Amino acid sequence: MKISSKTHYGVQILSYLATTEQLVSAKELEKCTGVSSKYLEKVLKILSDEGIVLATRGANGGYKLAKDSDQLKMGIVVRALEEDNMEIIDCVAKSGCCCPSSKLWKKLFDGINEILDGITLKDISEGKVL
Amino acid sequence: MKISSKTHYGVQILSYLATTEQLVSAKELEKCTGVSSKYLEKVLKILSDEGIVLATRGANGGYKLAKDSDQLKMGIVVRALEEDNMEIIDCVAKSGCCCPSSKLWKKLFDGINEILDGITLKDISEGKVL
DNA sequence: TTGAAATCCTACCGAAGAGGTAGGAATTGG
DNA sequence: CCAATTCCTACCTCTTCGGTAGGATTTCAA
Repeated sequence: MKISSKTHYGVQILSYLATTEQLVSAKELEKCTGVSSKYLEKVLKILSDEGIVLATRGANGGYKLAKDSDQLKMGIVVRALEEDNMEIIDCVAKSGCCCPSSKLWKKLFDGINEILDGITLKDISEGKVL
Repeated sequence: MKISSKTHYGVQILSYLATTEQLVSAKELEKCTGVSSKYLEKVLKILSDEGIVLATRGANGGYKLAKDSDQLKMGIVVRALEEDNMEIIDCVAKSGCCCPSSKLWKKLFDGINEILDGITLKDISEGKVL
């Protein structure tokens, strides 16, 4: 029941990108987060594959948000970065198990997504989350 | 962002215990869950330490709920079984970090607990979770 | 056309945790 | 005393997390 540091870094990166229209390189993101650019590249690759950021290769390349920050729900971000780890519990997702507790996990899963989808990146970058 | 199988087993055990007033041994719980009694003992020890179940040692011993099932909030159960893993993200809990995303995790954490505390074991054992 | 800056790709590694097993000590009822 | 039971401690294997390393590829600019 933990968020991975990958996801945490991802959100930090995105809230930085939300402050500018320009391309930002992994090296620059290393400066502002303190995390090695090599590792951030991995995180950014996920975000890029999911269409959350746009990556431009070559000299003067870098990353930028694919959409305006107020169009980006945090559920999209977290589900992307947590990859297949958002199903809460395997039995429900994989084998359609219907043990008494499965409804509990289903409800929890839905609730988590509802919370995350109710918050945009803009809310976070502007500190508007209560 | 997963629930551990320990927690899953714990909930299954509890919903079984909710169906009877009698002491139930780990061996019997093994029969109904298919999980080794040795492992279930570990899970039950946690539940016992947290005051969620009462354990009776010796011959004819076993486990029973410490309270009526409608008095047991699932938040209590999940937080006990996930142990220190419910903080979602360490930096917020340990170092009081206040990066832009910390409010997001705080809100998520609170939301999860609110959902879980809104459901009782009775709801689960009687299939009343929607 | 060459070099520098950047992303992308693949592989690897150490530490920690998950999930579980094993053996036996302590307790209790019959 | 014996059997059933919980409790305690130690161990083991496998996976995942978090991160590093090295280089291939792409692109801009001089």
